[in-house]
Formats: sequence, C-alpha cells, structure tokens
Amino acid sequence: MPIADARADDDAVAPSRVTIADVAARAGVSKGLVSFALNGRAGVSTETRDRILACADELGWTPSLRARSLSIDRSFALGLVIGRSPDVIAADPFFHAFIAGVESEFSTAGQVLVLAAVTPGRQEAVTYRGLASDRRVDGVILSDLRAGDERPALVAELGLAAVTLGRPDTDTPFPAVTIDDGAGIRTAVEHLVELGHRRIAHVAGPATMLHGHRRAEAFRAAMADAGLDGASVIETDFSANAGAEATRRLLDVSTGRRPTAIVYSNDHMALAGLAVAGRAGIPVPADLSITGFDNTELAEYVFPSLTSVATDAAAWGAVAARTLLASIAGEEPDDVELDPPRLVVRESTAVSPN
Amino acid sequence: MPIADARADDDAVAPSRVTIADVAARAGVSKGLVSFALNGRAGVSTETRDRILACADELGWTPSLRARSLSIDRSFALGLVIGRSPDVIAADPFFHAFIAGVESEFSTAGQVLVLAAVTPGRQEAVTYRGLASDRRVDGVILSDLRAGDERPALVAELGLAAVTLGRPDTDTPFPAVTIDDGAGIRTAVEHLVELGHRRIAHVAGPATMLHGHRRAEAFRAAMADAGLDGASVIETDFSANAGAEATRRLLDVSTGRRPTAIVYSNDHMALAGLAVAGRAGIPVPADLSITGFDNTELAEYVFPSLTSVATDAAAWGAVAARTLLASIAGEEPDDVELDPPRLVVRESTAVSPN
DNA sequence: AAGCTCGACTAAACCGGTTTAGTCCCGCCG
DNA sequence: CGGCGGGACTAAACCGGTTTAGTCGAGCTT
Repeated sequence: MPIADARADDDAVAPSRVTIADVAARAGVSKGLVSFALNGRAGVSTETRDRILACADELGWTPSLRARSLSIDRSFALGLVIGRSPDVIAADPFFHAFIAGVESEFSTAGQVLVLAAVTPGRQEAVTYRGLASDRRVDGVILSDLRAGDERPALVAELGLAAVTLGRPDTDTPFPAVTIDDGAGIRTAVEHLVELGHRRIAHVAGPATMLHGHRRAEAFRAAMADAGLDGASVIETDFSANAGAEATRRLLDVSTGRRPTAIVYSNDHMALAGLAVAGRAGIPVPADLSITGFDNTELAEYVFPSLTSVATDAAAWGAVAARTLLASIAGEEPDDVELDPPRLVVRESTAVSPN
Repeated sequence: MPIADARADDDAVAPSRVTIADVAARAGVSKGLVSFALNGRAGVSTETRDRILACADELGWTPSLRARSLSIDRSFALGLVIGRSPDVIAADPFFHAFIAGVESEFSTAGQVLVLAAVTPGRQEAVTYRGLASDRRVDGVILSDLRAGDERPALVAELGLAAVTLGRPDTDTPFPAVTIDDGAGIRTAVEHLVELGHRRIAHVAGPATMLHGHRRAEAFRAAMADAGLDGASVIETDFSANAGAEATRRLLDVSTGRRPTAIVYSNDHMALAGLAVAGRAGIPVPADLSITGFDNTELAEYVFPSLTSVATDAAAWGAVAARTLLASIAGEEPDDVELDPPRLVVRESTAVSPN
C-alpha cells in the first residue's frame, strides 16, 4: 500500500496516479473489460461501457503511454532524421517551416516529433538503426534523398514506416510526397527568357542530392526548350559561401560572355550572389537578373528584393506528416503531389541589358 | 517456447527479440540477477557478472526501452518547446544551430530530442501538460523566456526537470544557462561610439521577451555611459518585416536628426534594415552604420557585409543539453555562464559622417 | 555449538496497459 | 429437454524490464 503517506490532501496531486485498475474497481468490473470499453471493442454492453467511460472520466484517468507502448509495441513518436551537417541545417530556413508543418499535424494526432540530426555517412545508418532497434519511433520522414540512396531499403529492413520527400531513384516501398521543383526552375527560366535573357547560368545544389540534380536537369531542359544551348551550371553544396564563390566564377569573364541572369537553387546562395554582384559593381537587375528558390522571408526584404520560386514548406511538412500517420494507421497511402511551386517576381529580375 | 518458427536461419533476423530472460536462461541464472549484473549493482560475484555480460553479448541483447521505461518511469527523451509562432521560428537561424548543438549531446547520451512547436498563449500550458502528464519527456529546455514567465513554475509543478536559457525574472528551481548578450550590445555601441557616432538607435525585440528587454536595457545603459542621451529604441517582434518598418521610421526624418548608426537585436532585422537604407539611397556604411546580432551565416555574405554580435548558438545548445542531462542524473548543476559574445566587425560599420 | 551477519542468488511481485482463454448465463433450435 | 451458439464478463497471462522479499550456505563471533 504505497499510497499512504504524510501529505493527506495535497493540492499538487501526483499526476497520472489513477490506473486502469482504479477505473475497473470503481465501475465494478475487471481491468480487461475497461480496456475493451476504452478501445471501443465489441463485447461490452452499451450500458456497462457508458458506466466505465463515466468512471474513467470522473477519476480523470489518462492512459499510461509507457504501459501502452510496452504492450502494443508502439512508441507514438515519429522521427525526422536530418541528413545534413549541422551548419547547413542551421543555414537553411526551409527546415524550420517544414518542421513547423510536421509538428502541427503530429501534435493533434498525439504523436511526438523526434528530431535527429546527423552528418551523412557511416553515422547515418547507425542513427537509423538506433532509432529503430530501440523502437524510439514508429516511422520516419526521409528527407534530402541522394542518388542511389540506401536509406529507404535500410528503413524498410528495420521494419519502420516511412515517407520520402520526393521520389527516390531506388526501389521504395514507401509513399512519396513530391513537389515538382523542376517546374519551379522551368518557370524561372521562362520568366527570364521572356525578359530577353539568353545567357542564363544556374548555380545548382550538389548533384548527389536528388533535388539538386533534378533542378539542374530541369534547368538544362528549359534552356534547351528555349533554344539556348551551352547552359552553364555550377555545382555547389547549397551554402552561401559556395553560392558566392560560384557567382564570382560566373561574373569573372569579359562582359560580352558574362551571363545576364543567374538562376540559383536556393535563396541563400542567391542572396550571397546578389552581394557578389553588388561588390563587383554589377547592378542588379539592370545588368544581371537573379532568381532564388524557397522564397525565404528575407527574399522580400532585401534590396533589390529577390525574385524567388516559392514552395510551401509548411504545407509540405503537414502533408508528409499526414501521409506518415496514415501509413502507420495501416492504410496504404498513395503518393502525393503537392501544388507546383510558383514564381514570385520581385525586383531582382528585369529585361536583359542586351 | 515462442522462438521455434519456420524461418530457421533468416539473415533478416527479427530485431530485438532476445530478452533478458533469454540471457538469464543461457547464463543459468535468474532474470533478476541479469538485471543486477547489467546495471552494475552489488550482489553479483564478478565471475557470474562476467558470464552474464558475455552471454548478453553473444546473444546480441539490447534492452527494451519500452519495458525499461515502464518499470523505472523514465522516457529517455528530452523536450524543446519552442514558444514562438511557426513563422518566426522558420525565420530564425539561431534555432537551427541551437538544435544541432542540443542534438549532438543528447544522441551520445542515448536520449532523444522531442521537438514541440507551439504558439505562445493558452495552448502553451496545454502542450507542457501534455508532454508531462504522458511523461513523454523527462525534462525540457525552456527558451524564449518572457517577463513574469509562468513556465518555470508550471514545469516544476509538473515534476519535470528543466534548464532555462537565460535567468528568469521569476523564482526558479532550475539551473540557467546564460550568455551576457547585454555585453554584446554594449560592445556594439562602444564600437560605434569609437567611430564617432552620437545618434545611435536601437531596433529591439519585444520587451515582453527577456532577452529582447535585456538587450534594450543594455543599449540604454551603454548610451548613457557614453554620455549620449535620448537613445531612441523601437520595439519590434524580431521579424524582418518589423525590422524594415522600424528602420523606415528611424530614417524618415530630416537628415540632421537621423541616426547615423542603428543597432539591431538580430541579423534578420539588420539585413532588412540594410535593404531599407539602400532603397532610400542612404549609403551604408558611409551615411549609416548598422550592426546585427547572432552572426548568421548570411551576415558574412551580404554587401556590405554585416558587423554582428556573434553568439555561439551551437555551443549554447550543447551546454544546455549537458546541464539538463546532469539534472536528470540527479546532480544539481550550477548555472552556467557562457563566454561573452564577441563583435565581428565587417563592412557595415564605419566612421560617422558627422 | 548456537546465533549472526553477509554475500550470492532465486522467486515472485510490479509497472499499467492489452489480449487470450475461459466461465456463466441466456435464448433458441430440434 | 438437451444441446448449441453467442454475448457479457472475468481471471490470468503477457509485454520486458526492475525491485523486493526471502532462501541458502559460508564464515565469524562468543
């Protein structure tokens, strides 16, 4: 009888002391029946069910996640493993919005978001194995897919549920939530072409990352469709530093051969590029047009403000979360294609100087 | 004997099937003794202990977190509740770096980071109660303290461990991890004063947020110490939009009364301010000096590059994580004061035009 | 030699749910 | 009237650890 104790009527009631057995006692039934009633299973008369629910209510009973977890072998937690080095995460505003979207869905579903950040490489598999072998999470969101990514297979082998952000180029048993970012790049290119630009360059993300690659391919295709060849593409690691460096290389040629427009694969690099141009005395947009990707908050507030491809990261997160929840609930959700990104035209793009 | 099954030698072994009972059987001892041995408790002969450990090893046993959780009443998860609206989180690069720092500590401690994002207000208490009543987490990191913040008391009442980021102005039983951001602001002001500035304004965070308030106070004090009075301070919500708006108000006065320098409470607002100045044709730093706070990646890559107060968010996260882990381990860690922030001088500050 | 303490170890309870195997009783059918 | 089916409900096992109460025997004391 461990309850007997000094404090008789403390107002700071020890939380969650009431168990299913207390409810059973009060309702005058067995533990098992209470469990049935609470889970809405057959075999309980409506009358009894109501009484049990009432008792649970009166006692303020809430189920113990721990116990539930142990018996039904679920953790009620979902994971997001961010496969980038901390610095890059730190820099990328996309993730914040994305996470906010995920969180909003999970919290209403009584699930919790477990965040694991890990540098890609050997460590990564270890992290997944850790999450899975301890069953810390019931499922994961796979982001930043790479070429030949082995993670879908790994996660499947570990028996976790998952959703991928974008369609992997490997076999996958998981639903994908995709957005046609290629279309976003194409829109940007078309916008520039309409403005009369012909020498358009692309500062791309790493080709090893699927979306980096996809955007670069979309860029090449859009250029070809516009009848422009020799599209110059510089590959980077998505960092502002790399964006600045790439821009310097692009601009450091004779004026006649210099691109009149640059399409960046994210806003951070575009902003860095804007600065490089400014420093080199090349006016934007008069002599150089620039487009970004992600439509970061800052894009609107810099000078000149940045034309950017807007993806709705929060919505993406929410949809991914819902899809994962559905998977875990045993449904087999289809792939979801999000609304295509749209180009937000601002001051950094104008008619070509030529 | 539930082990007997069709698949004799499958290489995809069902994970974590081996339980403590299996280990006990193999070592020829009781479950309880195995538990003692594994937890390094007294009452086991060294000989037996070694044998048990060897058996556990051979069987590849890993403890079930679920079961462990249930019996010792811990969740092995720590929470970070972000009390800002999603948009603001999304915009603030500080959090990414901070989270990365936290994560790195937790993961090596076998703890997991649970992220809860919630808009301040009524909801917030509910979120904390939810996390606590289900005991989803063993402790939390309290960030973004507000004036008269009721969260330390709430969290204490709920029986969670916690660490606060900064020292609350209310009574708290929890250790605080602090950084003297006031000193950062002071350094910025002193730097500007040395450059001959006398009309210096401050674009502050919300006074309801402790660090916003503290920075504003530090600004006023530093101005007073420099013999400058009538320090103008504009309060904002930390967003780029508000930063731009505040800057417009500051600059929209006759040239003779316009500030020659503006100290911003974060980089985002400073960047937006930079753009407003540029748009208004006020050259930075020739006619206007600008300083930021946080030393975001972008600060280095804009033009002119931004003088900013650098706090090491990742280190902050790591220290907060370690302190929380110590609390949970039963130690009573002291408050930790981080290295004071340092001013990174770049191009956006120069001698006063006067 | 009886009485004690102490270390090593076992059996069983326990955490708080879920789930299975029964029990009991009632009504229906042949 | 006996047998059967099935709904309502109970008792107990179970998930996989931790922890308590207790057993047993060796060694020490007086």
